[in-house]
Amino acid sequence: MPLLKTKPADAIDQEIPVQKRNAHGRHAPSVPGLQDRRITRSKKAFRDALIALMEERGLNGFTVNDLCARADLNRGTFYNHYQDISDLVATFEDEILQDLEQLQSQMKDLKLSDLAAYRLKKKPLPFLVALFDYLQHEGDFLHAVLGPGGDTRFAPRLRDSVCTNLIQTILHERYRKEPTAFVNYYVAYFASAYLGVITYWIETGMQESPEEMALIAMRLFFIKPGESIKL
Amino acid sequence: MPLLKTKPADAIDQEIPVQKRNAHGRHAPSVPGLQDRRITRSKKAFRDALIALMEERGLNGFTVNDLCARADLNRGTFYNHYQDISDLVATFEDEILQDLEQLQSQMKDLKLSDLAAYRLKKKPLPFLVALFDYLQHEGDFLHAVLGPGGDTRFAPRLRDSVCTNLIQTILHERYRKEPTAFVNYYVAYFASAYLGVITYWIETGMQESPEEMALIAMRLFFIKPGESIKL
DNA sequence: TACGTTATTGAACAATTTGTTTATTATTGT
DNA sequence: ACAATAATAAACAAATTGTTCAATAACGTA
Repeated sequence: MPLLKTKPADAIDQEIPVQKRNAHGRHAPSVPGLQDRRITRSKKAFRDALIALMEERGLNGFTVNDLCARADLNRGTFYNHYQDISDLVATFEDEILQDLEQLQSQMKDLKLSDLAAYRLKKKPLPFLVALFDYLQHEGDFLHAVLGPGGDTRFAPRLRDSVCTNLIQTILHERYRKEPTAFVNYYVAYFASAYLGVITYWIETGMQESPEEMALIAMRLFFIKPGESIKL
Repeated sequence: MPLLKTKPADAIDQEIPVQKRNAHGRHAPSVPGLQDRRITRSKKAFRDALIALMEERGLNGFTVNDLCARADLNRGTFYNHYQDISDLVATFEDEILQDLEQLQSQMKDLKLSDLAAYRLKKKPLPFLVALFDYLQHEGDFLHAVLGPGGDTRFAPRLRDSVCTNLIQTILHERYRKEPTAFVNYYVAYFASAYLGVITYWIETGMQESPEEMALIAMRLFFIKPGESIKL
């Protein structure tokens, strides 16, 4: 709900906040990518405060005031970097999805036969280990944003980014050729299944190692509920 | 964010708003369960306004003011029935979960063999038809609350209520006896899978009939992604 | 170390929102 | 027609929002 909306968006300032029109060409950071320490500190403080408050009260159980009090920063500082709380959350969400997209480019040539081979050797697929490793690295934020009081919009995005792509690359040939309504449910079914595994792992505090999770994910791939499971 | 919190909760008034301490014992509804028409009308108006605004701007993209303006009702009327918007949403969520719990009591004695038998006859399982029938009946609210801008808390509750119970009743015997960590992921996997099917159906506007959805759900039950699928 | 740059600060501000209260009006069930 | 009560309009203090400003502090560089 904007009320005194004079400065509309100015999203460019967030991308290149340093070295914009410096008068003499001197006294400014030589490397544009390097951020001022204060900015880094502030953003980290807001991130930590966001996660803590999301866990405690849920995404809409606190105000910008609360966030700044928790981060021990002035409210003006918050509005220097973010439009509102949604913008703050979106920043981290987008960051994660970008990283995952980059991670997925490493497994474009994955085949079902490869998966079966690794499964027989009882070795975890390297891509899956890397995936769970990254998720673990972002565990604190993911736990907050995927849990209750998190952001509804994120889970579907994560599902589409990771799981749907993963399913569709391994999808059987006769499926890609026959796009019936059932195929869509087939994809939704398994994509949601793997998102559920990821979510359950994060919810329960990531007890298993990324290697163990990779093995669990692979094992589930060769199971159907309508038959007994071999231990 | 309560600010002038003199009346703490008083949730009892919501349950029995009629016939509380009537002076003469007359001039009050004889059947306590029957609600005043005005109350019914108001609640329906708030419900419709809620769904519309959730679809348009998301659960936190509007205020109580907006809601009352959309419902064409006074703000005091809203606070007569609900604490806040979260309370309004929770009312409908709880109602649905209660109905589903009741529906599930009708299938306590479902066996895997029954499912296989119906599958062979290519007939939809009556319980599944009833389930999708009910979901379709509540389609407008479910579409809003499960979609983006909905309530994060609801999907896990729906999953636990419907899917997890469903999976655990059909779960193979050797599983209930051996509660390893993998079994939890097994349950999370298939429960999330079926929630995904339900969500996808609702998201895409419930094109298929409840009978068709029951057949799709049964077909998916006998499929594993690691093998080709028989058409 | 000293310099110019810039992020942060504290304070103020109007516009909204929130939750509640009051007296008045309009509907309701009998 | 009558009594109960839901809905209404208006008002209210407390709180939130988004912005602006001058003053201060921390920063990167030379």
